[in-house]
Amino acid sequence: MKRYEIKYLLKEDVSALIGTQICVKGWVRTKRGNKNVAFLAVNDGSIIHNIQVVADPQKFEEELKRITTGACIGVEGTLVESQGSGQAVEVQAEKIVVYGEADPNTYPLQKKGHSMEFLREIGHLRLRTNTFGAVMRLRHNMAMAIHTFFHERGFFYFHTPLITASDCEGAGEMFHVSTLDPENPPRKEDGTIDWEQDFFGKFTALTVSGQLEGELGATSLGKIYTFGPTFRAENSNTPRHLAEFWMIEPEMAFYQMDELTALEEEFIKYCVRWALDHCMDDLEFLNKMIDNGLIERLKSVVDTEFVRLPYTEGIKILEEAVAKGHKFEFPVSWGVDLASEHERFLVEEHFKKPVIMIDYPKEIKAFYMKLNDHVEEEGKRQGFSGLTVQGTDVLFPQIGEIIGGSVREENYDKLMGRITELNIPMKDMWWYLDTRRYGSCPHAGFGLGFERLLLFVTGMANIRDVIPFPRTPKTAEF
RNA sequence: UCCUCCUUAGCUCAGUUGGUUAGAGCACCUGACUGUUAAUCAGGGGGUCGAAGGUUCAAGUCCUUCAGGGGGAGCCA
Repeated sequence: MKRYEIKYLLKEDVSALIGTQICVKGWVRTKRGNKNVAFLAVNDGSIIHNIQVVADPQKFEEELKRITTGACIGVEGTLVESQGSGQAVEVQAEKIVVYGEADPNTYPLQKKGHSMEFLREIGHLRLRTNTFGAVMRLRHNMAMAIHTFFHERGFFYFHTPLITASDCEGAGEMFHVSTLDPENPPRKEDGTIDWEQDFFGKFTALTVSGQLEGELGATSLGKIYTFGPTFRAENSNTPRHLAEFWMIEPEMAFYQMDELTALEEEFIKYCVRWALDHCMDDLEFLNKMIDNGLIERLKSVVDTEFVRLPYTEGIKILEEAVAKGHKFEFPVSWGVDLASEHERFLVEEHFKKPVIMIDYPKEIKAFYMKLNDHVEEEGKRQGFSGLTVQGTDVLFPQIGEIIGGSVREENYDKLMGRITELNIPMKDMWWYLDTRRYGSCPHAGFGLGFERLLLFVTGMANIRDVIPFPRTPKTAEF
């Protein structure tokens, strides 16, 4: 007998199936009823909604005894129009197979709500909840949106390595990759570990960013994007950081600043619109159970033009706010790296919409960002060079920085100047510098934390709840 | 890593200035109910109060240390 997915039965026109024999399989969310009739809410993961199975308690006495919340069952029966008001169709059971019981005395999930903290302790089972089902379906959809967005625009999906030998990516502490005996590694005469005897013949680590290799792709294929896992061994304990997370890093030859920020804005709007177009059932659930402002916020982002805000102007706005009596924990002046409270003020209180901040002081940004020619007088007054770089941060309400990007410095001498100035270890980076030595071209790119995007799109409060198996300091259970 | 809060039944939480036998809802078991919608109603079982010390006639409650977790901050995506 043909098995139908619940999504099909609830979303497609099944009028032709009414009165026919069908099969559904899935996990029982709740069982209720009386001695005359029993109702089973069955979910198979294809959609957030359950299908209602109606069973005669006399006929299925043995089966119903074994069926509790969490049990996995298969049902054959007649698809009928529901007599109840909560659903259009239901299955009148004629045969029930219990594939797997879920002992209610030990099965941790119940039909009532659980705290996110408790669910994190049962990461292997939390995926069976409505909330995590919704989040994971959205996660899949955002991945599809991202690939579709770039593919439609002629970008190539470019695979950068997860194991890297460069230690200058500059984005944080790295996880070492080694096959040496950690108890007794080979040592050189001076006592240091002899990495030449390691698997790759040199010191290697998990990547913190695919950008540098991505630039190699862009300077040959034109437009590429990466989409893969990234690893940071930072001891960050916040609702916005993971030790293992997924990042999207497009890199485009010949793109200038205005094209870069336009792509950033178009990209985010495309993803959010995709969620609204394809995932409304899940969004409605999350809007009801997790975050009452979710759908409204998503719609407003799609309809709003993001603000372009030069750093120097942003500082002026913040200084004016201080002058008017607004209290910040950290001081504001030209040259400081903005703290979360400053970014939140600009996004949530001043502009009340997403902000793309541009033209940062070179002193607070990475070595590869392109220098602007003009000098900010205010910067010189504060004792800085006054030089800015073509970096961008996209700042979002509630979650802060969602994208960091820049136009890259394509001039070999200027780039080397910055590398020397910042004392960056480039001994293994000759291949990166060759992009500027041979056929160097203007190019730009950005990086987006996939889970940060998901925080925004799902309304979830903690990044550990938008990835199936979060990796954070002291946590790698599942 | 820093600041701060929390840890009581399987889950979510009450528990007063330290004072009899630590409570409720859900879940579970038994029963009732002719179609339920996180069903409802009645009854029942279920606790080393995170761990280890300490103060006190007396500690879930006060103190110290440790562990786990949340929120904020830093680093960033």
